[in-house]
Amino acid sequence: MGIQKTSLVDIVIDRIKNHILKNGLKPGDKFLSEKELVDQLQVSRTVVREALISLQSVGIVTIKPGGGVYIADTKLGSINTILKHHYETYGVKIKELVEIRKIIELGALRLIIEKQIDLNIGQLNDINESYYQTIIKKEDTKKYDRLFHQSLMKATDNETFYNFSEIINEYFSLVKIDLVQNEEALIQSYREHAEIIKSLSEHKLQQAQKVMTDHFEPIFTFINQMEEQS
Amino acid sequence: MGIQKTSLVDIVIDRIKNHILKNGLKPGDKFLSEKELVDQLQVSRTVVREALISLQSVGIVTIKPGGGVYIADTKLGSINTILKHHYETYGVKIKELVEIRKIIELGALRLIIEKQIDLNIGQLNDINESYYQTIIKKEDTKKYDRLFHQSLMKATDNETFYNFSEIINEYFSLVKIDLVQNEEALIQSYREHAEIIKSLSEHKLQQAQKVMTDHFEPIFTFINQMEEQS
DNA sequence: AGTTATAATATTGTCAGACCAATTTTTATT
DNA sequence: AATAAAAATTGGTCTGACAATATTATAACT
Repeated sequence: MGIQKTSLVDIVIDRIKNHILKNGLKPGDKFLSEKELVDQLQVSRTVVREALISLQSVGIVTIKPGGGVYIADTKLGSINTILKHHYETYGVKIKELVEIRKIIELGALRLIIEKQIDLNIGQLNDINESYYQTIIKKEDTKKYDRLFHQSLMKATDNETFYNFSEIINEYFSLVKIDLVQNEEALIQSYREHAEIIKSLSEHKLQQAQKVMTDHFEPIFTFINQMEEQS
Repeated sequence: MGIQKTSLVDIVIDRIKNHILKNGLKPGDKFLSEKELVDQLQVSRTVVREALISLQSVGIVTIKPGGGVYIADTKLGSINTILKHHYETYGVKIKELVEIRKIIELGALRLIIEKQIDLNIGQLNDINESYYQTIIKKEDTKKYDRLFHQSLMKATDNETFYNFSEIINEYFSLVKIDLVQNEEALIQSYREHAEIIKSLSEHKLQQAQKVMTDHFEPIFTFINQMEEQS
C-alpha cells in the first residue's frame, strides 16, 4: 500500500503541464496536436489522448474536435465542471446551497464595511432602479437582481472571494428552482436592495446584514414548503 | 458557436453518473469493470476508458490497475488539484484567502445558532483541552486547532458547506505561511476557543462572532507586516 | 481443516492500425 | 480578390493484441 508506480499517462500529464508552464502558455493559446505530442513524447496515441482528456477534465486544456488542442480559459472556471459532475453524481441539498449563498452575501457586506471600501453607491442605485423598471414592466427580473448581488461581491476587493461566489452561483443554477414571485414580492425585494445600499453607505453592518437575512427569507420559506411536500 | 454535438464519451460519462446516483453507490464501493461497461453500454473499450479517466480526474471514481474501478473516497477532493494548478499558475493573495476563511468561520457560527443546532459542547471542550495540553507540552498544536475549527464546520449540519470549508483550508495550506506563535499567543487562542464555545452554548451570535473576529486578528496583523516588507 | 505456495483468471495499461467526422488549410475557379 | 472546391490536418471511435498487475481458484503441505 502507498507507493504506486506512476503510469505513463501521469508522466505525460506532468510533461504537458511543465510545457505549458515553461512556455508561459496562456488561456486560448493553441497547444500541440495529438500527433505532435505522440512524436515528441514517443508514446502511443492512446496515452496522449488519455492524458489530454484528463487535463481537459480539470480545466487545463480544451480539445476541439478537428480543430486541435487549446489552453483552457481557466479562472477557477473548471471547478464548475467538477461541481456539476459532483452534483449530477451525488445530488446536493438545495437548502445547503442557499445557506451557503446567504453566508457569502452576509460575508460580502462585512468585508465591504470592515475594509471601508469606497462603494460606488450611485452605480448600485442605478442597477436597483433598472431592477425596479423590469419589475413594473413585467420583464425578466433575474438579470438585474443577479447584477446587484454580483456588484456587492465584486466590491469586496477580494477576487478569490468573488470567484468562489460565482462558483457557488453556478452551482446554485444547476438546481432548477422556480421561485415564482408576484409583483408585490419583487417590489419588496427591490426595497430591501435599497435598504442594503443605504445601510452600507452608512457603514451599518448589523443593519445591512439584518436586511440581507430578511431578503433570504422567502426562498427559505419556499424550500421548507418544498420539503414538506416530498 | 454554442451547440456542440455531444460525444460518445460524454454520453457514457452521463450514464455512469446516473448509475452511481441511481444505485446510491458510496465512496469505496466497487464499480463495474471496463469490460462490464463495454458489454452493458455497447461502446468500445476506448470510449469507456476515456470516460473513466475523465471521471477519475474529477474525483468521482478511482481506477486501480489490475484491481478494478471504485467510487472515489473524497467528495470534491479533486478540486484541490485544480486549485493547486490555479495557484501555481496565477498565484493568489494570501490576504484574500484569510478573509474568506474568516467569513466562512463566522458563517458557521451563524448557521449553528440560527439553526439551533444541538451542539456537543463536551466534545468541543475536550478538543480544546487537548489543544491546551499540546501547548503547555510544547508539542505541535496545529492538529487540535484544526480539529476545533473542523468540528464547528461539521456542526453546521451542512455537508456542502463543510466540503467547501475543507477546500478553502486545503487551498490555504498551499500558502506556506509560518505564523510563529509564542506560548502566550497560543494560550490566548485557547481562551478564545473556550469563549466561542461558551457563546455558542448560550446562543449568543454577536458575541461568538466578536470573539472569532478577534481570533483572526493576529494573522491579519502578520500578513500586513509581510506586505509592508515586500 | 487451515495455511501457504502456485497457477489460472480477471482487470487495467499500452500499443498499433484503421476508418469516420469535423475543422483547417490549400488549391482552383471565377 | 473573393469564393468555392479539394486536400490535408486533427480529433472521435473501433478493433484486436499483448503486457503488467491484482484477484481468485487450485494444489500442496503441515
